[in-house]
Amino acid sequence: MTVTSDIPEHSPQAIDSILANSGIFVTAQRRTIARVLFARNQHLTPEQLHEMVNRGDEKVSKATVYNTLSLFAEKGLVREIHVSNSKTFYDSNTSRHHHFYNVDTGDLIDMKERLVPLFLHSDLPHGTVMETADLVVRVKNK
Amino acid sequence: MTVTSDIPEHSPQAIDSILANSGIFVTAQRRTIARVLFARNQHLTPEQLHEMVNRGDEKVSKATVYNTLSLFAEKGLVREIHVSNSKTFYDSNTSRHHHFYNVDTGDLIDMKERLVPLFLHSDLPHGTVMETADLVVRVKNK
DNA sequence: TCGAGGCATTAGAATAGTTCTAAAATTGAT
DNA sequence: ATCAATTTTAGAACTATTCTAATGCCTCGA
Repeated sequence: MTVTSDIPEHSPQAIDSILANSGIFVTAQRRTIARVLFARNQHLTPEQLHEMVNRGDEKVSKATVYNTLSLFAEKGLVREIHVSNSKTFYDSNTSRHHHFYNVDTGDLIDMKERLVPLFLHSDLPHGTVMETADLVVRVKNK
Repeated sequence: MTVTSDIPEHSPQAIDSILANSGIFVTAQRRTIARVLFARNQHLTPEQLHEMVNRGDEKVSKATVYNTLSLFAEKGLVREIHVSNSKTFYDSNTSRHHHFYNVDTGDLIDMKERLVPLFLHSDLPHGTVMETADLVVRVKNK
């Protein structure tokens, strides 16, 4: 049994490598955001991340949090998940997996790999390539 | 081969039955909205539907379009689809199917039934029941 | 036919998440 | 140090959606 929610924090050097390896220019704010974001596998809204980042000494503006999340998503470091029209989540775990979204609690829960559909690339609309495939199963309390 | 995108318009009586059968109180505005919405299988934003509805003689306010779409969704007559944080689509086809979303064009395209995953209900998070399962595959032009 | 009660509808205000703007700060290269 | 380019920032702007509270419209019973 693997405990994926308790990964040790990355060293400052490791964080810089993660960014540099994705072709991202390292800045103080991006490092701070990455440190919080990649500390564990988690689903965060920009709002939540902004709050977490600014708990410490380094302060980062909301605009930078949005800019940085977009940049990270574009570079494949995080995954954007749209569960409702009023919330965007960013998932620090980019491995192939999907989610349960509890409409009662607002929780986003990882779905076990084996439930993920085998997806047939050959059936994509003509002239297109796949960008992302997201299965969101909305659940409610019994 | 079934041409699902060219279903004949429903008669006024048929529209009323659809609403009544779902326990929806029939009003002039709801009838107008339903007539446009159920004329064919389509994916519409509230904005688009509002525009289409008000092309004719009967005028319906934007608030009523939103209220009515929520009501229809709650009663299972349409399906809400969230592809991005800035667009909610309503799908007049509630049969089991999923979608391709083209991020370049903004188009939402039906996915063939056989690509839909077999979903295991027994693996839902403890204490929850499934509400909806939506697979959205985002594609972009080659 | 009248009036009362209960929804439905409406225009416009309010809200909330996100993006934009333009100025200041920071960066690496010279 | 200076420069040009990029990043960061606070706050304004934007946009889809929801809320508000006033008005309208049914239905039912008298």
